[in-house]
Amino acid sequence: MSSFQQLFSSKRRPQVSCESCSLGRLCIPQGLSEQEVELVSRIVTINRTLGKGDYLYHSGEWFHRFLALKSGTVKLVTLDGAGNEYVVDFVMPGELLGFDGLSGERYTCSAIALETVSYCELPPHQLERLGREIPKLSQILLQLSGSQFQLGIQRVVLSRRQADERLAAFLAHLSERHRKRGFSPTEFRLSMTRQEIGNYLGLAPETVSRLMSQFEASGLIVVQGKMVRILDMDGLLRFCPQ
Amino acid sequence: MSSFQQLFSSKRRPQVSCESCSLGRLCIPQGLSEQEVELVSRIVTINRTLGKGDYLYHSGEWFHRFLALKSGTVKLVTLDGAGNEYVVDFVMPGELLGFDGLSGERYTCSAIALETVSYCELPPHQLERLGREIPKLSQILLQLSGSQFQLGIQRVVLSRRQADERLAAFLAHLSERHRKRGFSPTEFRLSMTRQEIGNYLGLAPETVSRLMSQFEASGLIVVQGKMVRILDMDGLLRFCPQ
DNA sequence: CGGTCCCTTGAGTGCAATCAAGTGGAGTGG
DNA sequence: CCACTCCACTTGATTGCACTCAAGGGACCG
Repeated sequence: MSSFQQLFSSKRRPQVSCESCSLGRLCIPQGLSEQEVELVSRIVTINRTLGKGDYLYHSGEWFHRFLALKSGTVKLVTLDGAGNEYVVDFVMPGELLGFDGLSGERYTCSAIALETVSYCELPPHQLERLGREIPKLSQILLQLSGSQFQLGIQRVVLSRRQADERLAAFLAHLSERHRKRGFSPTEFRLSMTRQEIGNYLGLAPETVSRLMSQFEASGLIVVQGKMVRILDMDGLLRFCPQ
Repeated sequence: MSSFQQLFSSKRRPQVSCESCSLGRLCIPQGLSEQEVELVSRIVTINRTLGKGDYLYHSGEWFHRFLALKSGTVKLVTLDGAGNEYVVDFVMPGELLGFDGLSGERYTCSAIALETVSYCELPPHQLERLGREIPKLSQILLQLSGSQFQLGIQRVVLSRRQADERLAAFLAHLSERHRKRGFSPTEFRLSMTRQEIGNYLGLAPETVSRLMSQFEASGLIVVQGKMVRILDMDGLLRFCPQ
């Protein structure tokens, strides 16, 4: 079914461009002039669609494109020699995928759709070429890459904290990202399983579940399956130092 | 004493350039032509020196330069609201510092010398300007930034593993980095304390100490204070999956 | 020679993992 | 439409790894 979707969208290739994309202020166009965005628009392949569980790219595959997520959520995972999966990041609309291919010639992670996703493709070589004409573009790309490093630092700090602080910070971070995208920061759906949250936070899924119940008992949140409502954001933030 | 060193080196500004630097193949010059390296050389301030415990830059300071480490070791640390220190990375000669300033306008980490260090300075604005003339330079910078992301992924994987595996991987990684720099991969000095190793690995210093003794008892390594000799590299690597 | 800091080793504790059982909800097929 | 199945989630009981607390030893520096 999803391969059908892919085929369908490849053929259709609707002519919507970056100028009209509502995610521009989060994505590459941030800080580019209208004219420059138009140039970027030309090298972008737009509106591909994939279903839940589909791979946007595989670890080990040649790094041949950045992806700009338009809708849906993606998990970025890497594997060790024993086949264990490690969730490296969750990616939301307006964010770029592919930084794990930047240092070598191949991706080191796999990007997997957690629900139906749509995205644009940006060939790195063309981005690079365009970067010579638009210096600001190179700068933005470097800055976005720097943000990834920054996220890594945040994770280092988080990984040293107690289980409840990690989960509270995770929920607060999700809330903030929903807010930035114009969605409710207090009520949203978790697109990932408890297992995946636990993997991401370095916790057992049972621990995640227990903490959710604990937060609910404390009156901080209400949980109903994948839906979460935050009742007491301040209380949640009190768990997160910094 | 160290401020004296700094003053001294600032005045002297010896005219050694990137072309003659032995660390070129690890540092920025990798993949640049002789002519291009010459251009980079011109914007580099070379051979500053600092003593143990001195700051190369402070968290919160304006991001006004990349640093290329020439000798010595540096720890990159960040602080949380409670003043807890988190060791984000250890930096060795030939590696760049300053990626933590890339995403914003200020450094988010402090860079602290673990022993006497010497380094070069590269102003980001001039690097950026030069990047327009030398596209390869922008590419290298982006690639180096990507390597930082890659290191972050490695850490994610490592942080989920047992204490002994973390320490074994740490020692193996250090060994490899010494080898790449032409030093003995089997015998080297730890420039950081057990406390700092523990902080970096997410372990208590006592645990690091205990594991060192354990590795020694197993015949994997010999430890004498800060000196480490690796007797059985394969045995050490057997701890590290992947 | 004294002081300080770092390291080592021991004893006890606690937090989160593991093991195990049971519940609930979404999707499927009869 | 309902029963069935599967998978995710929840909750409980137990275990174990690494932390904390504590004390002693050793190296370096003034």
